[in-house]
Amino acid sequence: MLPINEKKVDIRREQIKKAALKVFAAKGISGTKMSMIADEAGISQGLSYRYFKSKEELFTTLIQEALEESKSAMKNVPLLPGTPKEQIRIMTKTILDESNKLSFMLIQQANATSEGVPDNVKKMIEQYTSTNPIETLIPIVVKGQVIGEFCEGDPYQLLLFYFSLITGMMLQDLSSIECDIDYHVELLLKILTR
Amino acid sequence: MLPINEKKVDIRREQIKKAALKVFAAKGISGTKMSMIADEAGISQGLSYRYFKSKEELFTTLIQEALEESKSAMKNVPLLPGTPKEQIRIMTKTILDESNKLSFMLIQQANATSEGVPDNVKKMIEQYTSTNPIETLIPIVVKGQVIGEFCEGDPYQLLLFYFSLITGMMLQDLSSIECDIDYHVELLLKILTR
Amino acid sequence: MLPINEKKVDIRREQIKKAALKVFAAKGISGTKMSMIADEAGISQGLSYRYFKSKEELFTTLIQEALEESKSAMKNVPLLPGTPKEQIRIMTKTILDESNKLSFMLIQQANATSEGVPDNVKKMIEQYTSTNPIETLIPIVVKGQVIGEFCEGDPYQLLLFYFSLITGMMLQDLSSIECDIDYHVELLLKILTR
Amino acid sequence: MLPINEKKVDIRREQIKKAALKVFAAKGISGTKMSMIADEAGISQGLSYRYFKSKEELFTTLIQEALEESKSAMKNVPLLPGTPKEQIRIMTKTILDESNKLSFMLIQQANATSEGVPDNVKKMIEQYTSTNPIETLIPIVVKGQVIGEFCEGDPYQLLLFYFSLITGMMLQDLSSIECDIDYHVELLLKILTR
DNA sequence: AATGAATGAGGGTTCATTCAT
DNA sequence: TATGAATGAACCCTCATTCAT
Repeated sequence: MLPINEKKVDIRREQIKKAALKVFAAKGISGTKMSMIADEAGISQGLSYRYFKSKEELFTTLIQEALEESKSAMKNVPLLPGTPKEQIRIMTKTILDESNKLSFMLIQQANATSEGVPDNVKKMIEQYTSTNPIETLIPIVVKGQVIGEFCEGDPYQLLLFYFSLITGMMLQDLSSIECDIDYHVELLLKILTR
Repeated sequence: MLPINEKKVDIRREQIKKAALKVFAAKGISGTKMSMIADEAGISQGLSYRYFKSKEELFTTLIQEALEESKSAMKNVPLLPGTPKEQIRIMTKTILDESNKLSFMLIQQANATSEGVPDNVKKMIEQYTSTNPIETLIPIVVKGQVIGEFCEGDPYQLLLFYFSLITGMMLQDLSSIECDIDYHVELLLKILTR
Repeated sequence: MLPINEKKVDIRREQIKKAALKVFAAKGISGTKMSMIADEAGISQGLSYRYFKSKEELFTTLIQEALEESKSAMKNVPLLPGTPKEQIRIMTKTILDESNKLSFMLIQQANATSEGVPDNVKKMIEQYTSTNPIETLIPIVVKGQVIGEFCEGDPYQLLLFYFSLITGMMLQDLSSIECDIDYHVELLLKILTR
Repeated sequence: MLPINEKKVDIRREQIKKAALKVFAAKGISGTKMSMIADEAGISQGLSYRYFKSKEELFTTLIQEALEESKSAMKNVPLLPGTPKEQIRIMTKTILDESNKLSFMLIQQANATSEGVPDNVKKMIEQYTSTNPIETLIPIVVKGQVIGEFCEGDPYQLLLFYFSLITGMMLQDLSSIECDIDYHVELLLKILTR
C-alpha cells in the first residue's frame, strides 16, 4: 500500500533500535535514559514514542530479536562444516563477533540487573536460557564425545557452563579483551575438549 | 570508651551493608532504590542516612571493601598448600563461595552498568582490575608452567582471561548454577592446565 | 504539690525557649531545625518534645511572650519620667537593647517569612501590630505635639511608621550596627520631632 | 539566528523569575517550596528545572540581578536633577516603588534568614552592602551638608542607617504601608535633614 | 513526521516527631 | 527525666511520557 512510508518507518525503527541496543547493552535498562538513546540515534527526545510505545517495549523488542537471532544461530550450527569442535569454534567466534556482541550483552544485562526489566522479558529469557540454545547443540556435543574430541560429562551441563562463560566474557571491559578473540576461543574450547 | 554504642552502630552499618550488597549486586546501582535496601534490611527509608551519607557513599563503601577483601584473598594464595593447580583451585572455590559471590558481583555490576556509578568507583575498579589481583598470581602460574601443570602462554593474559570467566560465571542466574561448584571449578581449571 | 519538679520543669522550658528564640530570630521558623535548637540548648534532639508539643507550639509560645512583653513595656511608657520625647527615647533604647532585640526580631521573622508560621501566630501578630502598642502611645505623641516637641500628623500613622523603622533596624546585620545605639536613637527621634 | 527560540526561553525564564521573586521575597529561601513557585508561575513542578539548575541557582540569579539593579540605580542618583535632598527623595521613592520592592526584600531575606542561603550569595551581599551603594552617595550627602540641607554627621554612617531604615520598612506587611509612600518618604528624609 | 517544551509520578534525601532504653 | 535511634511525610529533583507546534 504505502511501501515507501513503510520503508521509512522501518528505517527509523532500525535506527532507534540500533542506538537503544548500544546504550541498553552498556548501561542496563534502568541505567539508560530515553534521552541517551535519542542522543545516540541523533533524534529528538519524543520521537522514539512514535515508533515504540514505551522504553519497556523498546527493550522488550530488542531482547526478543536478540533471542530470535541467537536461536536461529544455534539452529545453524549443525549445518556448519567440520568436526564438532570446529563447529563449536565457529559458533563461538560468531557470538563473540563485534556485531553480535551487543545482543548477547543485552540479554546478559536483562539477566543481571533485573530491576526495571519487564516481567515478560524475564520469562522469555528464563525460558530461553534454560532450554533453547542448548538443546540444539546437545547432539553435537554427544558426537564430539563419541569421537573422542570432547570430554565426558553431562552434555547439557557442559553446554550450560560453556555459555555462561561466553556471556560472562562479553561483560568484561570490551576494549581490553577484544584484541585476541581467536586465542580466547581456543582457551574456551579447552573446557569442552579432553 | 563507648564500646556499646560503637558496637550498635557497627551492627547497624553491617546490617545495612549486607542488605545493600544483596540488592546492588542483583540490580546495579541505578536499578536499586534506597527503599529496596531499607526493605531488605527491614528498616525504614530514612535510617540508612544515619549511617551512610548517600546511596552513592553506601555503594562506594561496599565496592571499596569488596576490592579490599579480594586483594587480601589474592595475597593469601601463595601461602596455600599444594601445587599451583591446587592453590588456584582453592582460590577459585573461595571466590565462588556463596559468601564472597555477592562482592564479586557487585564489582562486576559497577563495571557493567556504568551509568550511575560514581567516578571514584570507576577509578578504583579500573586501577584494581588492571593491576592488582593478577600480579600476585603470576609467579604461581609460572611455577605451574615450569612443573608442567599449566599450559604455555603469557601468564598475565591467561590470568586475565581466567578471571573474566570467573566474574562472568557469577553473573549468571545464581540459583541455577550454585548446585555444583566443585565440578565447575574443575572445568574452569582446564583453561589453565595442559 | 511538686514545687521542686515544677521548678526543674520551668528551668528546662526557659533553657529551651532561650535557645529557640536565638535560632528562630536569626533564621526564621522554616530555616530553623529542631536539632539547631537542641544544639544551642545543649540537649538531645528529642527532649524539647517533653516540654513543647511541637516546633510550632514552641514558636507560638515565644511569639506570645514576646508580644506580651512588648505590650507591657508599652504600658510602662506613660509612667516614665520626662517629656514625651524623653519617654519615647527611653522606650526606643529599651527595645533596641540586646536583651529585647531577639524578641522583636522574632516577631519580625514571623511577619517576614510567613511560610511555616502558624495561622494563629499570624493572627496574633496582625492584631497586635495593628492596634496594641500604638494605642497606648498615642496620648504621649499627642502631648508631644501639643507642647511642640513633636511634628504634626496623624499620631497613629506616625507611630506605625516609627515602629516599622525600629523593627526594620533590628533586622540589619546585628554586629555592625549595635555599636552606637544612642546615636541611632537620636536619629530615629528626628522622625517624630519637628 | 534563533531569535524565536531565544525569545521564548527568555520569556519563560522571566516568568519563572518573577514568580520566584515574589515567593522568595515573601517567605525566604527555606520557606519557599519549588511547588509554590510553580503554582505562582502557573506551570508544572518540573518545568523550572529546564530553565534553572536548582532552587539555589534560581535564588542566586535573582539576588545577583537585584544587586545589579540596585547598583546601577545608585549610580544614577548623581545624575538626577535637583538639590541633594531632592535627589535622595527620588531615589528613595524609586526604591520603595512596588516594582523594586520585591528585589530589596529579597536581598533582605537573604540577609535575615541566613539558613539555606547559598554561601556565594552571602558573600555577594556582604560585599555589596559593605561597600557599594553607599560610597556612591557620599558625595551627595556631603554636598547636602555643605549647602545646609542635611544635618551634620559622618555621611557613611548616616547613609548606612538611612538604608537600614528603608530595607526595614520594606519588610513590614506590604499591604498596610503601601498606601502613602510619599508621606513616608518625607518622614524618612527628616533623618538626613536638619 | 519531527521537535522539544511541558507534565507529573517517583526516587533520593531531610527532618519533625516518636519510641525504646 | 534524658538520650538518640528510628520512622515516615514531604521536599527537591529527574526523567518517561505527552502535547503543542
